[in-house]
Amino acid sequence: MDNRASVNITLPDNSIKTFESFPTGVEIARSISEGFAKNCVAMEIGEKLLDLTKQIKEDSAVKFITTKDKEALSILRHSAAHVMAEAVQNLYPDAALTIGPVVEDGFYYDIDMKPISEEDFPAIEEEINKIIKAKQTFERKVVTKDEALNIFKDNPYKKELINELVDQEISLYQQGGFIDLCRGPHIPNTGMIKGIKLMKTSGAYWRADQSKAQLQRLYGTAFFDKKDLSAYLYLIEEAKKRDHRKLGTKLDLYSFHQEAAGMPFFHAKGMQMWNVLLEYWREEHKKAGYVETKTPVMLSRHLWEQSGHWENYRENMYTSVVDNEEYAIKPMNCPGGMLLYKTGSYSYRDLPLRAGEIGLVHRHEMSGALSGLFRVRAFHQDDAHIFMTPDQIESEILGVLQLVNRIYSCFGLGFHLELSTRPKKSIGSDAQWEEATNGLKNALNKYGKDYVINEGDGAFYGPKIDIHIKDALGRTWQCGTVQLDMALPERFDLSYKGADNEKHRPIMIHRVIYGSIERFFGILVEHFAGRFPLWLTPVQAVILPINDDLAPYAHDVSAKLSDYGIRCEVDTRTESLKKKIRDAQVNYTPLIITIGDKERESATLSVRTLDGNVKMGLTMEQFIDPVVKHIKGRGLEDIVL
RNA sequence: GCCGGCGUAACUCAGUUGGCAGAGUAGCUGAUUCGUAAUCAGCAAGUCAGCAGUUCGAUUCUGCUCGUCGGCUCCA
Repeated sequence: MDNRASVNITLPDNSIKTFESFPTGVEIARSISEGFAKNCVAMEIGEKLLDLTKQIKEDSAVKFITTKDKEALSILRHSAAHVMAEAVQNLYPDAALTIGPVVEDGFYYDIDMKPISEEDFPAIEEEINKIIKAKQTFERKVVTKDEALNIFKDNPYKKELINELVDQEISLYQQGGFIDLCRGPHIPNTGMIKGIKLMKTSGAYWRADQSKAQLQRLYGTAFFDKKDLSAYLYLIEEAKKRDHRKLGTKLDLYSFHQEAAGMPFFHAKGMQMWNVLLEYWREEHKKAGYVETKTPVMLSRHLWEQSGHWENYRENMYTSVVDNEEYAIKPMNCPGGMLLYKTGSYSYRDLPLRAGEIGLVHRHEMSGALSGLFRVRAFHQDDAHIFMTPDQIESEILGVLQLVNRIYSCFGLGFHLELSTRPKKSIGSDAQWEEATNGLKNALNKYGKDYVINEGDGAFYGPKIDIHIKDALGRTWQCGTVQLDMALPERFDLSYKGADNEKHRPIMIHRVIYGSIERFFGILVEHFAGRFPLWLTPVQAVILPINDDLAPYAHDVSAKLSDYGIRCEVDTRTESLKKKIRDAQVNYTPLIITIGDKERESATLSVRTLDGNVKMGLTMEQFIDPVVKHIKGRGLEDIVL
């Protein structure tokens, strides 16, 4: 091969560099500057990510991926997974590697080896650091299938993977004495990994199949900068402090008991917040033209057979026998909603019909899946079923999206939208799917917010829009969902009379906004870290008489404030004022009112807010007016008096 | 359900290499009646998750069960 042929490299700024021999990515980067080259991780040529060590043999447009680019972190972490695998292999020579992908917050590697625990981490991390210090280079090698199979002859998992590769190059990466099957690309050398940490272990099955071998999954994360790792660990610490399971106990909101695993108990204060959440929900839904309905918790097996749940959702359903008839406790509200619809007869003029239901559902989740309020076996959905004509799809979906926006904004939660389209296994005709999916798309476009498309991720009965909220720590949670259902109206033979005096099949939407109220509650606890906005917090004001003689007057004040809808408590414990203030403060009571003789004589209040500021001599009006206004406006900011 | 960790007072946690179980907070009693982030003293509180086994003796070791945590998995 002629090695002296010149190559023209076009850079993103359209400048062209000519090389007299085939340059590697590193060489091109160095020709720009040494400093730049140091920050380069990989390069992109025609949408393909390549190693910097790759030699370029024809004229190309090259874009360098530097440590600042989004893709860079994935490449680094993928390389970090190899380093971790090398370390494990060094310490446990019998370990058989399987796969090691990058995930959202880091990477993992599934390894067939003896169970290990976090106690083994320090040794592995030490080994990892040795490898990083050695600045081992990643070398790519292309091999034939036979060569690959021979290299991994002792590893059945890798052999399985290799045998699945058809019509594609089989590449291996070697760093130090360690070789792994890998598509690449990788960072130039292990020294680029500046912050790496093993996070946790767990069991995982080969190919996520319970009947296959149980592997050890080792999770880790890695960054280009030690500071980024510290920031990440700090975030995890913050999240731990906000853990709604701990805060729920501390703030006396809810608890969990062995006697009903996965079914939360709400305390008086938790229930107070719950009611405020629903009050707000009802207000918004009434404005949006919804009616509220309620269906039973337990319904006959026949209904579930008709709806298809008996066939498809049976293992998650609680059942019971009553008078020799089998019943199921509802895991979803829709079949009951179907019966409600069928009690009436509808004309096209009655549609859309928007029927909300705060429905208590039970689902038998696997014991290992339970987690605080986030994953429970009994929960309430803020469900609604909208029945409509096909040409109302767009406007109804748009209406739901606008409602979603209003409600989430009220909590200061951002969100993004994802559209899921027809899956392989589905019911309904092509025309129906097209009409439904276009309806969702048009509504999304009208709504005007960017959205992600998940091809083939829809339910088998219709396309859907999932709404993912983003909390104060930047974590995302799927809460709301809007699903079109083309199956249930069919199964229940729903109809309405059209303008043509013919029977037509209505289209149906299932939608939730809070999703699971329990889960949303937990998310709010973590989002606000227990320090709720005034309108939401269970106890808005605590009144502290400075001595026992003032207790009756404190109760008078409390009664007066309660008349204005301000939720108060009087703290008459025989504790020092300082102590009472401290307790109110650590429980994030937004308004701390002290009552002394001065206040009684002048009929004023002195109010301490959570920022530690104290406003003295406020008349009742000067206090009540802004507080009531703040509550009514559902303000998110701390109140300033 | 599976893999691994954990389960000690209402809460947060210490402890026992197998020999009568410990602290702080909360609670109760008494004193203190206090002006903006913890007044003092005393008391009470636990079959050490449950059941079985090993042992002279088990909260400690073993097995099973339940709960819980991190994952896996599932999410019509």
